[in-house]
Amino acid sequence: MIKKVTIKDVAHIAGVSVSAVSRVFNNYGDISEETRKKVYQAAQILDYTPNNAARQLSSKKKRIIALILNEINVTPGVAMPLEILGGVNDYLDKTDYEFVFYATNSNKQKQKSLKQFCSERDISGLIIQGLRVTDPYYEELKNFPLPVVAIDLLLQNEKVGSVSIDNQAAAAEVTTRLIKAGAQNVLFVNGTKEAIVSQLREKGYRSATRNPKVIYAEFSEEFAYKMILNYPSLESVDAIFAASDLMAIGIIKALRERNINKKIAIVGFDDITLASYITPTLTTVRQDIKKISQEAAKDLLLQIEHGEIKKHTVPYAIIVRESADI
Amino acid sequence: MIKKVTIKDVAHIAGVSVSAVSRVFNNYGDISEETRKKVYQAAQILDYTPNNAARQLSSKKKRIIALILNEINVTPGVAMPLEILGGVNDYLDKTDYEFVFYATNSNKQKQKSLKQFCSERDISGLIIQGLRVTDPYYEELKNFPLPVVAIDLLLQNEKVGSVSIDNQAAAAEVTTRLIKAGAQNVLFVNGTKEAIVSQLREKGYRSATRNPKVIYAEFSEEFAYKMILNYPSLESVDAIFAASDLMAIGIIKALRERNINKKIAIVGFDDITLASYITPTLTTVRQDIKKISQEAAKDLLLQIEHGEIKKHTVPYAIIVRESADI
DNA sequence: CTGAAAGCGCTTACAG
DNA sequence: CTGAAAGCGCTTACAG
Repeated sequence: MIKKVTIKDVAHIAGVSVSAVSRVFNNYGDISEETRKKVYQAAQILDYTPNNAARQLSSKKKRIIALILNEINVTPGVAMPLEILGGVNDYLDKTDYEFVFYATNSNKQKQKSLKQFCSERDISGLIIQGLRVTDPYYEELKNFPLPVVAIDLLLQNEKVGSVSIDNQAAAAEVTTRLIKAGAQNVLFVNGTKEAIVSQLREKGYRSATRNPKVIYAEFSEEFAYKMILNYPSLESVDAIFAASDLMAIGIIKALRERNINKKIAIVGFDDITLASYITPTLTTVRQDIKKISQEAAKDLLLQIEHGEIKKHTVPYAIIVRESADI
Repeated sequence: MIKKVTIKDVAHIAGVSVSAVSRVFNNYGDISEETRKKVYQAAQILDYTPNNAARQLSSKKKRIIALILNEINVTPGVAMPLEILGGVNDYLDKTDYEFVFYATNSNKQKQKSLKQFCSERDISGLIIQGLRVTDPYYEELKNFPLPVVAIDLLLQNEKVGSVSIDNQAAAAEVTTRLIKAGAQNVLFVNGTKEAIVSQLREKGYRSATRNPKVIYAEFSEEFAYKMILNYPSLESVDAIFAASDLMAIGIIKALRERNINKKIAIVGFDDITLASYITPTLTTVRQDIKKISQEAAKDLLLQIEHGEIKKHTVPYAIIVRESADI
């Protein structure tokens, strides 16, 4: 058990009042150099650290940002949530906001509303990622009383900020480049209809081709693998564009097994680590997750402090590797 | 701004005292069914959630577990911290402990001691991972006043619990099996001398071979790649055992470029996702991180509640793939 | 520049 | 079974 040192102890040792100590620790201007020194010394001696809970409770201005990650462990091998965590955390470390991490899933969402979470923790704003349109929190965000920045999620609600790449443009560009490179028929293997990113990527794809063909593989390598293994008319497909690298990997596996004797170009999406390690290395759309998450944090602070709400788009890059020369 | 609903409001609406409301929310036994009902109704109507900070401040029994992850974003592509996060979080979700996540690094460690962190957040116990022997927190843990379980880190301090695989035994087994499979000379590519896991793996390796040869590659793919590319006497090496998969991958790349005309068996460590995707697929030692992190959480609660301290070992598995038939 | 005091939203002996 | 009251460790008007 740590023996609790409180502000009173410090005040006592320093020979000043409790309020003086508080002012010193909060860097108020109206404190004499002498008092400041005495307080620091006393704090030093006692190894004092102000208690967070008490601070939160008594202070008007709470400065706590929550990062909410949905379905954190569905796809082992994809480190995106970790990158977001790191990015947001790093950014917030440089500010005087507290950082709180919260992992959720559709089940937990049913038990506790976003608002409940926020009010029990005194949250002043949040960054949220991984929500599907079927999630309770998605519904709740449509009208939410706190500043929010969503990653990879565009809401009709104009009061919710967002940061992501331009998914539609990226998908359109990939499709166009595939076609230019000679692919007459590009098959689009999408994730799920429920994910906004899927919807946008599909939109981009459809805008770029005259004969769209779309199938859905739940963002799962396994699913994509099976679907392509059993895909009836592969002869009429010159290229496959997958809405995630993981699905692209499943597709590559399936094609290898089917032993198709023409070359089918494959493009993925995300540029996960695997993309540059598999054979053939994967052409894909890179998202700079680090950048996205830092921008999200930055935008949130802007929203909290100045009420500025941004729908923010971050550049993407098409990384050309062996699987498709586009 | 969320309008704050407090316990007073609930008490008022329910027509009972504040203490009655508190008792209901804390599931005390001595409450009449009637009061309970009135309180629930009022809470329902007002959409009341108890405030965490106030609870923490006033309650004797704090129940907050911190997960401290060190150097979270050094190795992109390795999702281990994420798995730990998920594992601990999942386990704690089933208990009535709060979960707090904290990312640190050697720089932050210098600014704020572990004890400071714990007392400012009212932490009652912690799980810590990724520490190196050169980290300030490593020093601090040698004599720490709170329950701690370390992952992948054995401290001389018998009051600190730990969970990991038996690194030494695993390394010994791999080495022995390589030798049995015909490798006369096994080169061990270790991580850093500062990591306890490196020390243990090296110990295991040395215990199993008569002519040990060890080099250090900082757990870096790049380093390992370069070291093997320039390794002078590769003719006398039949097998290479790397202390991490990432290094093994670097080694594979280097060997491919050097165009060695004998087959050198490669074994890695960790079984990261990449291991089963690269060519050749990698023989390696699997750690069940999910399991390790859940056991760590479980052990910590045991320690907090019953003072039981465990040095806990979890089974490992040797996964044989193409890179080494052992 | 400084201190006394009220208050933040809870919990928990205590008395009844 | 219930309520009044003290207290948790801070912050912040307020008065001087």
